[in-house]
Amino acid sequence: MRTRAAAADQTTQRIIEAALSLYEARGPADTTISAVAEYARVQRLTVYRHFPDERLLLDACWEHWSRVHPLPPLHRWEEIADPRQRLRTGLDALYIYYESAGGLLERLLIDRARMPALAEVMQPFDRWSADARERLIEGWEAHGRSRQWVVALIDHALRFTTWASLVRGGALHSGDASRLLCRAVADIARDPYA
Amino acid sequence: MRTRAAAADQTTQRIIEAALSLYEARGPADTTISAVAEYARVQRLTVYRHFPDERLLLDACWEHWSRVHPLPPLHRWEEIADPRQRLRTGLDALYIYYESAGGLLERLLIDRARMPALAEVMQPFDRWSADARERLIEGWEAHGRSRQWVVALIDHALRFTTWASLVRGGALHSGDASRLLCRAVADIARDPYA
DNA sequence: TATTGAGTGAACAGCGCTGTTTAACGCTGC
DNA sequence: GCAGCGTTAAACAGCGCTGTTCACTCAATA
Repeated sequence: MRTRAAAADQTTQRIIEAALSLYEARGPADTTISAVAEYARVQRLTVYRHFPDERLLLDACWEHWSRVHPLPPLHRWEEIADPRQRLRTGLDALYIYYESAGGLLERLLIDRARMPALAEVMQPFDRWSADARERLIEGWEAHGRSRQWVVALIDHALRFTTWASLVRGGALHSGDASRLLCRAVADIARDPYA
Repeated sequence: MRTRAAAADQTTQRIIEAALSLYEARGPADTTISAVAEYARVQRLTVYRHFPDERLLLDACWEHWSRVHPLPPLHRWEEIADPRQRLRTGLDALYIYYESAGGLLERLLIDRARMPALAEVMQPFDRWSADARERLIEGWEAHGRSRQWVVALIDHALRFTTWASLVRGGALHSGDASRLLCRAVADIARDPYA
C-alpha cells in the first residue's frame, strides 16, 4: 500500500494546484468545483471524494500555498531599537512577501468579504498583520495628533493595496517604495506640521 | 398623457434606485435582475420592460449616480502655478468626492474587472482620472529618478484605495490625508535622497 | 366610452452549478 | 489470482437565475 496512496496523494495535489490556479485567475468566489475538476483533469466526483466540503479544499489550498509563500518571521524585528530602521526592515520583508504572494493574495483579500469561509481561513494572515503592526508602531517619538498620523501612515504602508499601487505597473521597485514610505513616516514623526 | 408617463418614469426611477442600492450593498456583479425587481417592489418583467438589456440599466444607473455625485471640475486647477498648491487643491477636491461617492465607487472599481460592460460605462471616470493626473504631475522641479518617484507618489495619492486606506476607519480626516501626501510629494521633489 | 399602455401574476424552457447515486473499470497489494 | 480501492462515466433532482410568453387588471386618455 505504497504506490496506491502515493497516487491518491498526487491526485490531491493536482486538485489543490488546479484550485490555486483558478483562485488566482478568477478569484475563489468565482471558482466552481466543476472548473477545478476540469482543470485538474479529474472527474467532479473525485474532487468531492478528496474534499467533501468546499471549506476543506480552501483549508488545504491555504495550507499548501502558505507553505510556498511563508509570511516573514517577526521575531527579529524586536531586536531593532531604532523605529525607523525597524520599519524599514519590516517593510522590506513585507514587500518581498507581497511580490511573491501578490498574485493570489490580491484575489483572497477581495473575495474574503463575500466568502465567510475564506475569511476564517485567512485568520493567520490577519494575526500576523496585527502582530507586525504592533511591532512597527512602537518607539516613535510622537505624541497626540502627531502619533495618530504616524500610526495611520504605518498602517497605510503595511497594506497590500499600497504596495500594489506603488510597485505594480513598474513605477517603483519594492525597495524604493519601502524607502519612500519609511521616510514619509520619519518626517511626520520628526516635524508633523511642516 | 401626463399622469401616465409620470407614473412610468417614477417606476423607472424606483428600479434605478433599487439597482444602485444593491450595487452598493453587494456589488453590481452579484446583483441579479430578480433582486432588483424584488427590491423595487416590481415584477421582474417590468424591469425587462424598462431595461431590455442589463447594459441599459447599468448606463441609466451610472447616469443617475454621476449626476448626484459629480466629479470635481478640473479647469480651475490649471490656474494654479505652484505644483504643490495645485496638488493640494486637487487632492482636497478628489477626497471630498471620494467621501461622497466612495460607498458605490468601491464596488464599481472592484467589479469592473469581471464586468466588461461596467468597464465601458466607467470610461468617463477613467478619462477624468487621466486628465487630473496630467494636470497634477506638471511643474515639479524634479528630473530623472526623482521625477519618477514624484509621479509614482502622485499616482498613488490619486487612487481611491489610498484615500480609503487612510481615511476609512477614522484614522485621518480627508484634509489631513491630503496634507500628508502632498507634503510627502513635496519632500521627495525637494530632496529625493534624504 | 372605448382604447391603450403600464403593470401583475404565472408559467415555460434553458442554463450552469451542486451534491448524490449507481455501475463499471483497472491497477495495487495481500 | 482475487479483493479492494481510487477513479471514471453517466445520470438524477434540485436550486436560482435568465429571457420570454400569455392572459389579465386597472386606470389614464382621446
